[in-house]
Amino acid sequence: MIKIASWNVNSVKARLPGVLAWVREAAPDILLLQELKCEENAFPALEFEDLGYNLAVVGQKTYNGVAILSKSAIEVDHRKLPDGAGDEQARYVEGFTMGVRVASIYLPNGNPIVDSGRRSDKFAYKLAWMERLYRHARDLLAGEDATILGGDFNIIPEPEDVHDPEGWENDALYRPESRAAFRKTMFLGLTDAFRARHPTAQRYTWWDYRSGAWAKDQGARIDHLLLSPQAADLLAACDIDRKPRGQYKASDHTPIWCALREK
DNA sequence: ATGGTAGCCTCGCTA
Repeated sequence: MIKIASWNVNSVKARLPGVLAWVREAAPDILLLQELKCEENAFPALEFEDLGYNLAVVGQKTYNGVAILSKSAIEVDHRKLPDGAGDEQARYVEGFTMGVRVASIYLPNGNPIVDSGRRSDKFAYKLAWMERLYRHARDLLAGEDATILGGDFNIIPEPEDVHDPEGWENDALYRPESRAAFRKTMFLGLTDAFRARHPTAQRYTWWDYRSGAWAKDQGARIDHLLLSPQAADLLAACDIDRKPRGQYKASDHTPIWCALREK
């Protein structure tokens, strides 16, 4: 069995003790991290190498930043999403490890959706990024690798994936344009691992720091593990681990993981 | 229509 986890840590430096403790206990074979909020040379590499991981880090000062950690060597194929002329944001890394292809994705948030009465640059950037992801996913799925696209997609796929759908109508995470772009990529043949294993569960991966959202369980399911058909055939389990969200100095996201049978 | 909290880094931006 291969265990693959994804976690938006919202600053790897601020979160380091809690992340290391979770990694020791959960022991994923592959861990996808997002929102590192540091450059590559500031990533706490030794601490993760001591736990037996190989690293592929794409960093940036202050914002964004993604990584793949794996118990086996990683062949890195992409350090950014293709076709992004001038896009310097650290939101994508992809490689091949342990017999599977994996990408760690931090999809743009896109809020606010309106600026000066028209579609904001941020929302336009999100939708353009999603179109690039669609095209790249199409290329990946034309191959035959078991592939896992994991990360913080900043997309609430369906009404049951958020505590208050009406309140999110004008949010970039739930806008029809965003959900349509996500569906278009899913319809290439990807499987939402959590939904496949829990068809009707109302469970979240993110709770806002504001307004006591965690205490009231007012969250959204925006972190996803999307599987190619070859990976979906191997899916044995998938769950969201709520425990880290309740701990001291928590990220506003909590980890999601899945287990794939060995081929 | 706004504000609520957190991280980083400079007192604003992103989320």
